[in-house]
Amino acid sequence: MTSQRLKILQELKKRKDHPTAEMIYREVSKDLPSITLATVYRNLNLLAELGQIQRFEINKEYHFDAHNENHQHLVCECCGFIDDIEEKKITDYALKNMIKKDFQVSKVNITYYGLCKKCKEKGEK
Amino acid sequence: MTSQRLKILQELKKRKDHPTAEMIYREVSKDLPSITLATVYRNLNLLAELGQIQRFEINKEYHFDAHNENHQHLVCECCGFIDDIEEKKITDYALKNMIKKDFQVSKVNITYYGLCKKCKEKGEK
DNA sequence: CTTTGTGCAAACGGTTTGCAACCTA
DNA sequence: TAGGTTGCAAACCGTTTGCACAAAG
Repeated sequence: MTSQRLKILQELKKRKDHPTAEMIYREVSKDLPSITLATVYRNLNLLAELGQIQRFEINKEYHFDAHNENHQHLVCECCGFIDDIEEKKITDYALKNMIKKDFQVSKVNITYYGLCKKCKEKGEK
Repeated sequence: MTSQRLKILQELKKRKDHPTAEMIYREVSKDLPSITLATVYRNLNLLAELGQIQRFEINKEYHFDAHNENHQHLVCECCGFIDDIEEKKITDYALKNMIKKDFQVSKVNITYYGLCKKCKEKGEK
């Protein structure tokens, strides 16, 4: 566990948005000026493989999330904001429905695309 | 409607896998040798915007699907095979649970990652 | 004729990789 | 000191774009 890896993990844990590697990099650089984007990627990918964080892709970019509970995402197609929703029931329901299929599920990804409250109000004016 | 666009759409409709632009390009090239990957992308993206086909991303690649019914995907993490599942109930359930939220849903993406039958059997031997 | 689409080639952008130097256990 | 990790720069690869020409309506 190097200082870089620790810092990256701490940074991710303290955020509730769903940063990309680039976003993490910008923040971490403030404390570790010599760190590289490549290092950030390597560590985030490693942590994701170890199951310590989540990685998911939206619009051809990887986003990361230290929040490991079973949850889903709302993605605003207007402003790009990504929100969490804690509807365990949805995932449970989805998983339950898979039991009969001949497919061994290891992960379910549920993403809702649409308009967040702000953008909806803005658009309706 | 050019011959290129028509051919691309026909090719996509006749397949039940979930090809990438590259895969479509390889097939369509056989009939239209001078067609370009760029043209394939432009048309697939256009058709997706018009809602005539679906576009979704898996492992940093866009996949396309002429199958427009409400359905979900199974992605085998071992061989990459993508299968359809027709569990409308899952999407309906997921959507119903969003009504109370302050988010206007336009699209739900549900993807299951795991092991397909073949890979599961192979791995168990 | 005007608009829209095409082929070509080059650019783009996020991500990964090879390598030598550097930590760190 | 041995093995994993870093910084750097270059490569990668799927996708997009600018442009001049061609086709469509």
